[in-house]
Amino acid sequence: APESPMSSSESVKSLTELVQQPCPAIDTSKDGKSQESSEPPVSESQSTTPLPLSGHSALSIQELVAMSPELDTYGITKRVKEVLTDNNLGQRLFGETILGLTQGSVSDLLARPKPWHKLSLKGREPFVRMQLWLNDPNNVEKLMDMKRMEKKAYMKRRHSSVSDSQSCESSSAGIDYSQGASPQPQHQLKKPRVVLAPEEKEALKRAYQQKPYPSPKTIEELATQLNLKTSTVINWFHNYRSRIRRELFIEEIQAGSQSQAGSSDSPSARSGRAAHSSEGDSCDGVDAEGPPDGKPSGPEADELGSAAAKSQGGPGEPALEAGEEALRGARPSERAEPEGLEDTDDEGRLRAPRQSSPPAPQRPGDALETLPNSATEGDASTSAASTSVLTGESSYKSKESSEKISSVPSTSSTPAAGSQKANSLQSLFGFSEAASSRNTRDSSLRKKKAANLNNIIHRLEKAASREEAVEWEF
DNA sequence: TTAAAGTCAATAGA
DNA sequence: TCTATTGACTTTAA
Repeated sequence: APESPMSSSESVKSLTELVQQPCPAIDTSKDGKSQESSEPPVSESQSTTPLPLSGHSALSIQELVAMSPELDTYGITKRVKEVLTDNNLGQRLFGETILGLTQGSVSDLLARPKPWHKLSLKGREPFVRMQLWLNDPNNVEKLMDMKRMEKKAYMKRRHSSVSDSQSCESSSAGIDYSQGASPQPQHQLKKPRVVLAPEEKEALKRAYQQKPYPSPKTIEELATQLNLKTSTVINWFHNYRSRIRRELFIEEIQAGSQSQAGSSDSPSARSGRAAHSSEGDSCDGVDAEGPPDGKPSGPEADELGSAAAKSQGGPGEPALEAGEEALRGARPSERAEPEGLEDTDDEGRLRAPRQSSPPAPQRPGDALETLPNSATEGDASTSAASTSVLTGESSYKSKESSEKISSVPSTSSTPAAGSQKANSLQSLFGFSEAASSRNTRDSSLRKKKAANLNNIIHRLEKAASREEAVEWEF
């Protein structure tokens, strides 16, 4: 019940001011918006602007995005979250009405915003929309109206269709399609969602730690051994990589904020961190376990260790191939073989590792793989990694941490550029915020760094194998 | 073709 | 009911 003093009202106020000045676009948006929004979600294909913003005839959202100065994505999401929660507005409503995105996407975006400089034009769009929305003094009211309207519509529908639905149920499922009627064509084709078991995830994570970019062969092996479709494994790696990367962004942001903590207060803060190398650096690589383990002790240490090992060639342990190692422990259903994974097991499946990968490493990712067994060891890294993997483990988590984060702007910043145009626009979109909470997660940062190091090493190795020049950003 | 980025949408939890 | 998570899909680059 108490409205937080600061959040909504304040932000609105400040935003308002911002708005007034510069840009025309914004004003427009408000007016047009309410009306338009009435027509809901809109499929919004892509090109133009579906939502609210469309109001301004003058500039399309894309244009705004293109002209937009660097925005503090972290600060924006933070404010949006505040406004939404303070006013009891849901992500779904906000997403569909303002951003043209689904609830899940909004949740993700708000929880893990990527830094501005890492976003593509498309990716920046939601942030620009959010900023414009924040700048709109009537933003909350409009959304509230929408909410009311939806409710009304819902009730209406409900009443009218109650009877129908019942009948449908009775008629029951399944039948529909066979007939070919096309009532709801889509249902039929749906395939059930794959849900990976915890053990499977663990195995994949371990494999990932050893090789963030597994070769097709390794993927095959993993798929076979885990009894998953190859595409599932591929998708998992893609998703995991990008998600890990985002986790890192956040970590960095938080870290950065902490460091600069002291000065809070400035309204228009710009975040500092981005500026430095971070940009590319950090993130990329990342493999690490970042998110993954939650376990207090074990994992972390391991990871660091492994990283270190790699670099030094440390003693590692056994070093199995990624696939193998990863599987250990995993594969719940099946046996957990103690150690022998190496060779086949049941159906011979397992032998993964051994893949003596004979042929030359074709693609980048492969380089490492080929090496494994063979003594090449260049791969010390590999081996080392594997070790850690085994132990390690588990849980994913860092989330909480992220959640807590509360403050600080971060993401963007880099003022440098400073073109005038940019500046003016900036005022348009002005941002502010400050505040911070700090959680020290040094250790976690350290882990990430170690992971990043791993990744760098990995890439270097790949590059070496290809002998191609590469520019590294560290 | 592969990887990354961006999303969707099912679903798990609170 | 709302939010968070996550496998899969689509688009875009290289």
